[in-house]
Amino acid sequence: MTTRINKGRQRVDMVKMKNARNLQVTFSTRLAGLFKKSNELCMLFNAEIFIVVFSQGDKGVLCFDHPSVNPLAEGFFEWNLPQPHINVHNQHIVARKEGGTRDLSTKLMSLEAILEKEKNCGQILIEIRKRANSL
Amino acid sequence: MTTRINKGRQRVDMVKMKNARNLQVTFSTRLAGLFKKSNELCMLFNAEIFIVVFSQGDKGVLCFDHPSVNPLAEGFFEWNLPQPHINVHNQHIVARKEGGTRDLSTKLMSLEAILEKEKNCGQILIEIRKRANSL
DNA sequence: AGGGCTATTGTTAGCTC
DNA sequence: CGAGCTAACAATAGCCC
Repeated sequence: MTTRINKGRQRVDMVKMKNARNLQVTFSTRLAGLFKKSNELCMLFNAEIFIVVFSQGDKGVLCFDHPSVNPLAEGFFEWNLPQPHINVHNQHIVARKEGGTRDLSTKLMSLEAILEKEKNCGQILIEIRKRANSL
Repeated sequence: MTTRINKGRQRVDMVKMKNARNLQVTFSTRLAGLFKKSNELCMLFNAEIFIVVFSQGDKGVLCFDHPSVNPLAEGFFEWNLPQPHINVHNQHIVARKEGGTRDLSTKLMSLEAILEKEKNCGQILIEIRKRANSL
């Protein structure tokens, strides 16, 4: 085929900021890549990884955690919530904790219930990424 | 030079376990790569990432955290580890033993199906992964 | 264990629909 | 915006010293 439609990744002068949409897409992609790598580490080396990502702009707490460290994660959030000196993060955490009961659909609620039951399985990795709407 | 000494990365049949040394080296390398990518995410997108890694066998907790999340991390470890031993800079904190069940429930299959359907929900993205080996 | 090397694999930025 | 595609590009497994 002679004419190629999609030219693929082009050379890029690294400093220049892309447009907002590309930035968001890239962020999501790279974060997915991070989680993928974490997952690989868990699987290949039997590690346990707990990741919290605070994205910018009030919305979007992204959490990756191995089932066996879920108690750690829960304790982490519980510990952090009442602390006054981390207000900037509290809203993220609150948003995350209340997300299942306020903003998300009923389908998601049932889904979370299922996930909650399966959390102690020990054999699965669950990765939940809540999208930031406009970031 | 005709004969090449270092053949570079060879094709590898993915299942085969390398020797212990290679495994350890690879783990360190990949973990460093994970932290590198996390750092890149922090820099490029102004995110805040907090990672806890429990490596296998009681030794080695490796922690990566963005500076702005440092209070969270410190508090987390104080909360999580009553033992006073955060001696090294972030690294090597005694890991806690987490037994956990290991059998894979058959409900996982239906769960996966549900998750698969929910993937296109648009509000949330969920990924589930099973462990490769029997842990 | 610690570097260096290299090829193969994996990631991802930008594009197009 | 999501999804797919593609090429630049980065990660890394295996080997050697």
